[in-house]
Amino acid sequence: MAVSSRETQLLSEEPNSMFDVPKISRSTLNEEVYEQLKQALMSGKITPGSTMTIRSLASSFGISVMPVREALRRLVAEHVLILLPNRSVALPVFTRQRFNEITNIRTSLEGLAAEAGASEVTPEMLEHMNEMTRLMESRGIGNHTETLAWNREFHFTLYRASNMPMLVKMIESLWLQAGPLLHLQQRVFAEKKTPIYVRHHQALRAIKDNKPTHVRNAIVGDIEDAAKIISAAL
Amino acid sequence: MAVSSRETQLLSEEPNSMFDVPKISRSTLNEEVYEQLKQALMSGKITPGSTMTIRSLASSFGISVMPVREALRRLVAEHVLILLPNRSVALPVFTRQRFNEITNIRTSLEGLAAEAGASEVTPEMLEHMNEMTRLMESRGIGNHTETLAWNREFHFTLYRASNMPMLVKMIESLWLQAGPLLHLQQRVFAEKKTPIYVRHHQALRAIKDNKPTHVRNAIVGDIEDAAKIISAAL
DNA sequence: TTGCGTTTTTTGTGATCACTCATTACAAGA
DNA sequence: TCTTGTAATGAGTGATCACAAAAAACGCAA
Repeated sequence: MAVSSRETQLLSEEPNSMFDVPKISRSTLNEEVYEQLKQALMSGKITPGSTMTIRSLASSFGISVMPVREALRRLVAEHVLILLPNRSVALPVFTRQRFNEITNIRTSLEGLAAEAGASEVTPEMLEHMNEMTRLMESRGIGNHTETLAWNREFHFTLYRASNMPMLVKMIESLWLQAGPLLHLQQRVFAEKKTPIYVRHHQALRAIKDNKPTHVRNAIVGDIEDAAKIISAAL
Repeated sequence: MAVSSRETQLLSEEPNSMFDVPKISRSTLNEEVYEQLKQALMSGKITPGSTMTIRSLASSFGISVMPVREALRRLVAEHVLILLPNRSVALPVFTRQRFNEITNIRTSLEGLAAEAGASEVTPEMLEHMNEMTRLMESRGIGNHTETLAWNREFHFTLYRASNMPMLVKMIESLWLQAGPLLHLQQRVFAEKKTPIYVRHHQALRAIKDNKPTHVRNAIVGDIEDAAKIISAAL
């Protein structure tokens, strides 16, 4: 029985020191697989249109098919992967129509989140968002992955302030779907001269001035600016 | 081996109610379970806050745990059920905050879908929407379930016209989450005098006049009217 | 070489078993 | 009586097996 491949894999033993350990959260294998696949998708490692089989993924992870199954089904439920009539899953290709639809939805939802979050941003959050923008500007060339992470943190700090957890989850799902393209965007960005994040500064200013509508417009503008770049390169 | 309990269970040949649902696809067991659970949730058969175990559901369905597992995980991924820290699933209770959040998101997304769909509605679709409204008005009292189905058909005919399939799916997910409350709404409706669907007629008129913005306003108004009723009864 | 029918392999789905963790019940000691 | 350690039960997770359908490989004839 090749049963106990569990202990050798993925189960990072936390030392768990007696007091004030706020988080324990033992993660399951399917969550690990889910995260790994998400990571692979976000970084553009998987080419759109390619299918993937449960067994091959399982063997490459060194585990059985069960956790992979659940992770794939979850990604399908989140519309990141699609279920072919063969019942096998694939990363959908990005048509311009699909991209436009996602962008449309994003402006609606992220506009809502931005406007709702604007008036709830604490000074600490504002400073955090400032810091993210500064980092992005200082590292304008290269290091796409880090820049993407900072950009993400900028946006979601604002969104989370809205106290609308379901909305934030939905937006996360949309970002995940658009993942490979965000990478593309960053590449295009890098080819240009040092990018100045005008929309970010607009948003920050509008938050300070307590003008939620302006914050919404800045964020929507940010999304649409990026969409224009991507759409041109599609 | 009680293996072939498959044919005896769950494969209830559905007479395929009411509208041409082109369900040709042979469904798997987990899809069946998923649909059954969805149905149970929509009709308010499951009280919010109650937890459910995989094994008990499996035995009551007369099948093994696997399909139930996948169905539950899917519903969790769609935010219809929530995953407790115990890793058991539960139907979340509806706080007023959660309800307001969903309503907020609904107005954004359904407003977008309505406005986008307005200019794409064919005469046949318009007549179909008219028919649905007529049916709802003719059967003002009683038969909540049918009325809900007609209302759903009215809305989604418009939304589907937008040619934004992902958006439609997201809205469907939101309706599913709000399912039990929609039932509540219908009950409140029935207690009142014969409801006149003002917003529906506004929308129909605006479609005929080719004024997408007005269509959006009518739909958003419809959602908010209903939300007011539900919120009062919450 | 090409086209088609057959065989073999692959792959998803579902069942069953084993394992671990969580909760509960219970009993022993303070 | 209250607390606490231990056993028992319950429940989710993952591995393995079995089966059917789809896909691929193969062989043979035109």
